[in-house]
Amino acid sequence: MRVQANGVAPNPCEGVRKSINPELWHACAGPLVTLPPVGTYVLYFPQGHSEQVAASMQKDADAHIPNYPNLPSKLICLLHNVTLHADAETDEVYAQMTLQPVNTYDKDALLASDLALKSNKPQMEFFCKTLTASDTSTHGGFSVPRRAAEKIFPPLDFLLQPPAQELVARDLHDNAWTFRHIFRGQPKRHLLTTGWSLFVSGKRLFAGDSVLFIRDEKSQLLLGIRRANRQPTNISSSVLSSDSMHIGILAAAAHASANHSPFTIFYNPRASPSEFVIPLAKYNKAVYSQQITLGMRFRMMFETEESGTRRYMGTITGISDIDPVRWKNSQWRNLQVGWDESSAGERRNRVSIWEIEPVVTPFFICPPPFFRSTRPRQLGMPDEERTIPWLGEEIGINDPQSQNGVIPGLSLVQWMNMQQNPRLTNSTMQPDYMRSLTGPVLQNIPSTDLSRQLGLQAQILQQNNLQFNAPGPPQQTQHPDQHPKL
Amino acid sequence: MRVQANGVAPNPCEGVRKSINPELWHACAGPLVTLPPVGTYVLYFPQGHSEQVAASMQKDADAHIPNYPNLPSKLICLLHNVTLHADAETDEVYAQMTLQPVNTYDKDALLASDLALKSNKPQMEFFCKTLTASDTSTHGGFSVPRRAAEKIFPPLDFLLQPPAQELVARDLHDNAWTFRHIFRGQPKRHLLTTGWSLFVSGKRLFAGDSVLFIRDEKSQLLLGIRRANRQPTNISSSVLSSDSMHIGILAAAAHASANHSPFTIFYNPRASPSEFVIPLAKYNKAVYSQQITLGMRFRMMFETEESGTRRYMGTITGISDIDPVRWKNSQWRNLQVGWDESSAGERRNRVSIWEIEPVVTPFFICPPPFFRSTRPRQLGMPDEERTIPWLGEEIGINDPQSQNGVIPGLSLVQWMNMQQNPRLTNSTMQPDYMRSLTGPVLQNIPSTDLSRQLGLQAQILQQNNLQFNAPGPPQQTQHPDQHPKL
DNA sequence: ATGTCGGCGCCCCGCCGACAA
DNA sequence: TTGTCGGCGGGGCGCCGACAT
Repeated sequence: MRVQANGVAPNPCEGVRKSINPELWHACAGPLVTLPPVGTYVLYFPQGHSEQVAASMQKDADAHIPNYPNLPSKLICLLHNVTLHADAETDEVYAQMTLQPVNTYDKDALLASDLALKSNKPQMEFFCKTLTASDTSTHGGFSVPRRAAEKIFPPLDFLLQPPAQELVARDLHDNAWTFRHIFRGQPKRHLLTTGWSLFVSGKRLFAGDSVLFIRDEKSQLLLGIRRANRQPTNISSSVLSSDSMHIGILAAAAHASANHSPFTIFYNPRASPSEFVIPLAKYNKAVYSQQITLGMRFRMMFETEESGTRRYMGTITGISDIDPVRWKNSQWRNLQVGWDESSAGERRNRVSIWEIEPVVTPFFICPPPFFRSTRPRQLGMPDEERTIPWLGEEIGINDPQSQNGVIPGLSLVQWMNMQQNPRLTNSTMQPDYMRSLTGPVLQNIPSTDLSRQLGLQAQILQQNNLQFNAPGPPQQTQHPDQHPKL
Repeated sequence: MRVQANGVAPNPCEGVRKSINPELWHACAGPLVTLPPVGTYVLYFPQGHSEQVAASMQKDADAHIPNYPNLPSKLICLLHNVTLHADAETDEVYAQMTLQPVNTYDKDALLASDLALKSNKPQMEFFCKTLTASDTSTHGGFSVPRRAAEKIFPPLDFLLQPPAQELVARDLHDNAWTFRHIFRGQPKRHLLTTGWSLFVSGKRLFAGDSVLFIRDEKSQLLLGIRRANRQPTNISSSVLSSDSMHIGILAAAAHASANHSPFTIFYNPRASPSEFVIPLAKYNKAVYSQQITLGMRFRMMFETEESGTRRYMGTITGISDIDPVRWKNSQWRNLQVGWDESSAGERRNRVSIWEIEPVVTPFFICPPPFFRSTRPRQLGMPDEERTIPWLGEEIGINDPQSQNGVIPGLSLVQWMNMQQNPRLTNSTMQPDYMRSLTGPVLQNIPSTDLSRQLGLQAQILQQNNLQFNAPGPPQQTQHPDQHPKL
């Protein structure tokens, strides 16, 4: 009988998938990874998806790949299904999502999409340690950081000499690993001894990889791993060529977009920083609460070595398409940025608008005056289809009757209500500066410019759920360049 | 520093691909695997390609996949490039091929395609052994079959007591493995001792897997492995959904077909019995030297346990499309077959015509009389495009002027000549029975029917390079049903 | 001819505190 | 507080022929 090296026979029934513990999955995925809830609206960026595959294949999409002119750079989708997975060999976490491009909107789903933005997952008790050479050598066991042991492990009976106990922790595949936890040495320290080397060899861990322990609500120990950034496993290259993979992504999305049929993608949060499925509400909030200008200052979250988070400050240095040929006017990483700290060599020099947070200066906290757009919205073309304007024109949902503009901070449900009650949409304003967001170049404005005030205003408007809309006859509106200083 | 379990540091330079030894690759691929030569014409079957991926993913293509109505079930391609590969982790062999769909033909390439059919790769000296429990346990070494050791290994110095030597063998990645080869025990036998367990654990071999040794022309030892049929590694599922993979295959092929642009595929000979790139000459010979009928007897090659070949006899029990919706009138495994031996449970019940050999009864070896079709060829439809008739109508190369039929045994170069010199094509006959090959149902003929004679005739005609062609006025031809018995 | 096992030597895995960073 | 190392004891890796098939 075939037995694995660790003595555990392989699962005889491949079809049965045990459900993965969501807390453990998220702990392994890292603090920055959030998955949109099922039943909400999301934006799918095929460009980002392609990027993830390129990272996995260590090969970019090249010129052989056909263009899909009818495939927009982003698709509004209803998220039908999310299942969590972990690679059977590497324990690499990934999620499978079923998306369906939509052109009509369900009110409950819109509401759910709004509410999901506010939900915060509770912090759980866990610790994460990067393995040292001693931890992974065959010479000894695992040195447990003291705070971690005291926070996560069951308390030791210190009447014993030495204090010791047996720990059982389950991994993502629900395999149990047992360790001897002992408190000894001079000075005293927590160690995992017996059982540890089996774990290291079974998971094929090396110095630099990380291990994390979680105590779940039932005080059960869970155990996950995070591998150091190693070469992308281009193992899948033996199945499908890189070109075919990229084509598959684009063709599948194009087919689903044309037919409004569901399609399935895999999101691998640690393979590459390509979060290509974005909650619609998050996108909307980001796009319409921030005025993006060259030179603008922002903050952005990054993951620390020990699975914490910290913010880095940066400046927007340019706004341009990554791929002007294939993905023109895409918002996928169209912001070129520089970072304040010189040690920022590893941080990306391109980000998307929903990844960054505006820098709010306390000086500007007082509410700004209500403002109106000075420029009338251009009257719609004939034969336009129903649109959600703040998603750009390529989404393909246009409404010839109601030339709605949507304003910063307008919630999805409010927007939906307006769609159903067109009379409410009259005599409201069009925040014209928003149009500049989709433009390829924004005017350069001094760092003390007014755009940040506008961003602040938009946030405040959102808090108050103010509604205003376009179009109608030319109205008195406030162009950002003309906004009065406070 | 990260070091693999076997103490060998991973290759620091992933970009440098050492060329794989072709002999070793073919030995690992098995005796039935032949790759078409570069520069020849091949047929590419997207359906078979999709099948291979489905086998790798353990999931068939399902209904979500769009139809590509403009993608024929087979594409004539020029084979631009073939590179041999082996998976870095599993040593699984696969080949990368660059194909370009064509509609014009280069004479040299046609000639090469013809000649390639006749070339036989020389047999090399190698042995293959399926590992036993003792071979893979940590308790001992590897028991070398006596004949294998005497044929492959350098001769031992039997003056030593015991006779022993150090062997060095290189694997597909050009890694060297050293073994102590000793002749000892009672009774005496050849054993590999020191070094063997490192190899077993390094390659993660288990009982049931096979190992093979080759001695190349420079008397260097080469070492390969073949894993037992284990669960398909659906590891790639963490990158791309099964649907997207299938779509990628079809869309890539459709794009290449429409633009006559090159595309790249991976052929994994041991993942599944899906040989979906077929030399054009092999296809042509198979299709036009055999009359396929229900009840027809045939032989087919299979690989034996020890990497030999043997033929099994079978009977054609049906002719039908595997997938009448997606791939109508495809020749991909359109023959349903039964096998003579009851132990045939593992053999496929569907094969393609180029996989089988006709059963030639010695009684019929004497040359049959020349025959002519009694039925006139149906005059061509208007607006037909230029075609290669023996490829069916969906290939899309039609010639309204010359309603050429092509006859059994007509070489590609000869056919090409006819295309360039239409006058040569006059006053020749159309073997009308060939048309039945593309029909979904063939008439059932008693097992002593005449079709086998016709198949034989076709072979002989091919050997003599006889030419005859259609159309012209109805001619005196011999229909197979009316062929006189010998 | 070759698969499996008992015997057993020795290597190295793995537990210990020392010591230093 | 915790990473690394020398010390060292014992489990199991791995080499041997016996024996069976």
